[in-house]
Amino acid sequence: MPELPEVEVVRRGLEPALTGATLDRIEVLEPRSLKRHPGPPEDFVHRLEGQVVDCAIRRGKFLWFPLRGTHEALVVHLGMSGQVLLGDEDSDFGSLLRIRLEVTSSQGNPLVVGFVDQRIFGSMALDELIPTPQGTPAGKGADDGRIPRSVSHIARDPLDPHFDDAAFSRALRARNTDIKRALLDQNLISGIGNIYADEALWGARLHYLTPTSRLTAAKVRELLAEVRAVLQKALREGGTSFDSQYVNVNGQAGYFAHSLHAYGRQGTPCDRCGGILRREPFMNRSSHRCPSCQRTPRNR
DNA sequence: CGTTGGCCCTGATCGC
DNA sequence: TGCGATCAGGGCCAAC
Repeated sequence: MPELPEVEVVRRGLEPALTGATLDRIEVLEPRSLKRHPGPPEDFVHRLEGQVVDCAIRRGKFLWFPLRGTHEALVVHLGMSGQVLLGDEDSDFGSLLRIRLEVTSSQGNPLVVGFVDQRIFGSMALDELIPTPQGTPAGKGADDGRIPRSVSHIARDPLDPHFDDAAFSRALRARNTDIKRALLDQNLISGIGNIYADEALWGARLHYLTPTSRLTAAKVRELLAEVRAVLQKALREGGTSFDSQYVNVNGQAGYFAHSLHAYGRQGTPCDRCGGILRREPFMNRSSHRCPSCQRTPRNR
C-alpha cells in the first residue's frame, strides 16, 4: 500500500499491536524481501528474535520500529504491492507471504505478522538508528530524532509538523525539472506517489510538466495546501483501494477511490469544468489530467 | 553536484 | 480456452 495515507493506515494498525511486543520467531520465506538488509537472512532473523518493539514510526512511505534498549530498528517499505497483515497462528496469508513474524504482544497475546508482497519491490531490514542534527521527532509516532541510516536521505512529509514550507518552496523553485517529477522525489518531499500527485495537481490546476522554476511562491503554497488536503482526506477514508492488494492490517480496503478527481478517471468528465480527462504516458507510468483546466505549459 | 532513463519483480487482466 | 502483451500506487543508481 504505497503512498502516505495507506502507509499511515498500516502504521496506525501496527502501533497498538506491536508497541511493547516481543519478536519471538521470524521466518523468511523469500530472501529477496530482505534486499535492503545488509546481511544474509540468518543475520536478520538472529538479531531480531527476542527483541522488543518500542513504537511504530513513519516518515513518508517508510516505516520503522525501534528495538528497545538498542540503536537499531526494523525498517519496512511496502514498495508497490506490499502489505503488513495481522493474524494469529491459524491465519493463512496466502502464497505471496514473504516474511512471517511470530510475536507476543505487551498484553501477552500471541500474534502473527505477515509481510505479503506480490512484486517484491518492498522489503524489511534491520538498520542502525542515527541521530538527526535538529533532534526533533524524526517521523509520525517518534519521540526522538533518531532515524534509520537508510531512511535519513528521505525528506519530511507534508503532514509532518516539522516540514518546512518555506525551505521546500525555495528548493522546489530552484530545481530544473517538472512539477510532477519533483513531487515524486522523496528527497525533496516524501509520501506522495502517482495517485496523490495527480490529485494534488488537479486541485491546483497545474499540468504535470509545468517547470518548477516557473512556479511562484504563492502557487507553491496553493499546491502544498492541495497536497495536504488530498492526503488528509484519503487518510480519513482509510486510503485508496482499487483491488484487494491495498488493504489495512486487517485486510480491509479504504474508500478514497470514490473521491478521486483525476487518477484513473480518463474518458470521464472533469468534476470542475466538464472537460474529458486524459491519461498520458509519463516516466514509464501515466499521468491523469483535465485538458482544459490543467493546460499544457508553453515551452519556456 | 543535479537530472534522467532504465531496471528491479510477479501476477492479474486484457485483447486477439 | 490459450497465450502473449500490457500494466501496476516505488525507489535506486549508473550514466550523463
